[in-house]
Amino acid sequence: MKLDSIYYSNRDVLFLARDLLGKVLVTQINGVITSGIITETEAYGGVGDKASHAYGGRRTQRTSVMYAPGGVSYVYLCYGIHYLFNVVSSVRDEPHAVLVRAVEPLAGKQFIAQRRNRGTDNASVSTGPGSVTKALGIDLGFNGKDLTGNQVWIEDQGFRYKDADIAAVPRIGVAYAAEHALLPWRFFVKGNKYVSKPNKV
DNA sequence: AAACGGATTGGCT
DNA sequence: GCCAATCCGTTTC
Repeated sequence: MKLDSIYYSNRDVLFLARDLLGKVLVTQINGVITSGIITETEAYGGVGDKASHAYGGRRTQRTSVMYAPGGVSYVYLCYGIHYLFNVVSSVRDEPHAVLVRAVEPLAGKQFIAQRRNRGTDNASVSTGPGSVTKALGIDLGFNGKDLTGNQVWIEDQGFRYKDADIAAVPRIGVAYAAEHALLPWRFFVKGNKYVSKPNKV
């Protein structure tokens, strides 16, 4: 079933980043539905997190959607090349976000393979935040979308992982965040091949 | 007004 | 393993 706005209003972004593992991210584009099981996430903790775009309360046109009540998407262009997809959570003016870094292809595999020009059994098809968006057809047009709508949403289909099967390690590519770069706010499913490197504990 | 650098990826060495 | 690709928010002149 589709997750509702109550789920996204949770103010504990670390809980959500971890809980989203095993949930299913779905897009619908021109009637084509593709989805993937979330296998890797990172939590971005708002104004107090040096790695967050909203650090110190920064609010620009790009980041404004992060300040909305939880349950919308935050998509932005990274390195001028890749779109990265985030789930905005918590309450209005508390800009928490969870970056989806990897998924395991589930529905519409032939479309995912087509978009990525490789088979869905090749882990690189949807591993890494830029690959996730390409695989699911997410671009800037998906920024600020209501996650309870019919373009992009997240479902609970009953996939569950034990605590022992989930790793919590430092985030990727945030060395500039100084002491916050070491926080173990990256979560992934141990042993799942659809996890970006480094994928060992 | 101009320069700098990033929540990355893929191709070449 | 190294490096180019390529756009825009932020910093600095």
